[in-house]
Amino acid sequence: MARTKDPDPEVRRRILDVSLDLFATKGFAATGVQEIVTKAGVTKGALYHYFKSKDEILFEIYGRVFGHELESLQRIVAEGHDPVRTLRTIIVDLVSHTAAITKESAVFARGGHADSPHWQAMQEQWRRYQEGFRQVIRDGQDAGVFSSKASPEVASWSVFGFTNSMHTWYRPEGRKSPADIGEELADLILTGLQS
Amino acid sequence: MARTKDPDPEVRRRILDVSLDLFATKGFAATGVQEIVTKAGVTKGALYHYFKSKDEILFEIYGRVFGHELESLQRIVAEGHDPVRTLRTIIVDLVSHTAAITKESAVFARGGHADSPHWQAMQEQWRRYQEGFRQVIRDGQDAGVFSSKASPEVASWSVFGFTNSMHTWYRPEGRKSPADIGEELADLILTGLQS
DNA sequence: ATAGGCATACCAACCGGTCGGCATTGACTT
DNA sequence: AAGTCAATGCCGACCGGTTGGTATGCCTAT
Repeated sequence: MARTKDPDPEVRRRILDVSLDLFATKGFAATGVQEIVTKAGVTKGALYHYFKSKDEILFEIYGRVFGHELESLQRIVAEGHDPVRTLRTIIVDLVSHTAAITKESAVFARGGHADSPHWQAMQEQWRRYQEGFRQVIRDGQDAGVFSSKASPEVASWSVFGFTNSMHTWYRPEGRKSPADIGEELADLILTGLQS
Repeated sequence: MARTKDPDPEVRRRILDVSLDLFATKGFAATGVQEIVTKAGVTKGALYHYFKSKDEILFEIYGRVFGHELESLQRIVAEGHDPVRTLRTIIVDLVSHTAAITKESAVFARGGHADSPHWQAMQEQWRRYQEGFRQVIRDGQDAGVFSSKASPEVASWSVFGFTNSMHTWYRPEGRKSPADIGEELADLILTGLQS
């Protein structure tokens, strides 16, 4: 192993940062490779040295979105609190996490690559998160603490829809912290679920 | 004025239908003009006879999204019922309308063309809809029928986030009708707003 | 010497869009 | 009724520019 230059200095990082910005604002397909390298101050040779394709950059961005969120949900559930407290914690956690990765969330929201295996794996993980979330609601209904009138599906989609749209309106410099916003949403939904 | 052939037979319609499908599934930028005309069974000449650009097709699709929804909201408000009934009617109406234009909604959700005047006009209309919606909540809070704890912003984004995500999960062949889903969402949100 | 980081030059394919032309048509003339 | 003409719907070859991706080799640190 002969080390020649910094193997992973910050070039790779800059390419990822710039790509994230462009994908989030213009969309993946509308962003050219030339545009990425120009803005990142590198050349195409560098980009294709670190990534084997433009798609691979996208997939690495995808990876950050639901990377740790599923295990975070499972950890909260494993703590074994009552459904109200469990669901509240999950919602605050989800809102906070989404606020921290607004750009990635925007890229994910635009979708695309419906046939690629990476995208499908992503969707599968997302689907499992939804399922875990809805199970908490069902547990609460079975325990009699949530009304059976509201369906877990509608309740969950109002939460996921909320977080999926955050990238269009949430600004870090705003008055409310992500945790505040999460608490407010939890108040609204939990009050709605307990009739 | 010499009339020669059907001025607007169905060719134009087919181009729009196919474009809507492709834009909704692959995205605007990722869809080629060639792809549209091939799938529509027409030629590029025909397409550029009816539309002056690929963008114009997109803008015509945009036009359907919030075309009548703003005046629908204003009409409901003008009926002057109590805030609870007003908000419920608005939510059911919004959910039903969104269910009827799932594809258009998907195209709109992907966004793009952030600088084009058409897109900005669209956003402006959408912004005014949001404002009208939130005003109903504020009126309810002033009247004391809604709790002042929940912010109109969070409440509205859970509804708009819900509708904006409908295109990812709503299927017309499903068990619940759009009106049913709308009522369920209205139950959840209205219960949450009244503490 | 050697091996890897990266620049440069380059490619075929495809992009959105154009343009000259042709076939079809109804209105008008005869 | 037949012929002429202009307008139109539409075709498809073609355009310059851009696309994602590659081949080659310089340069530098070991």
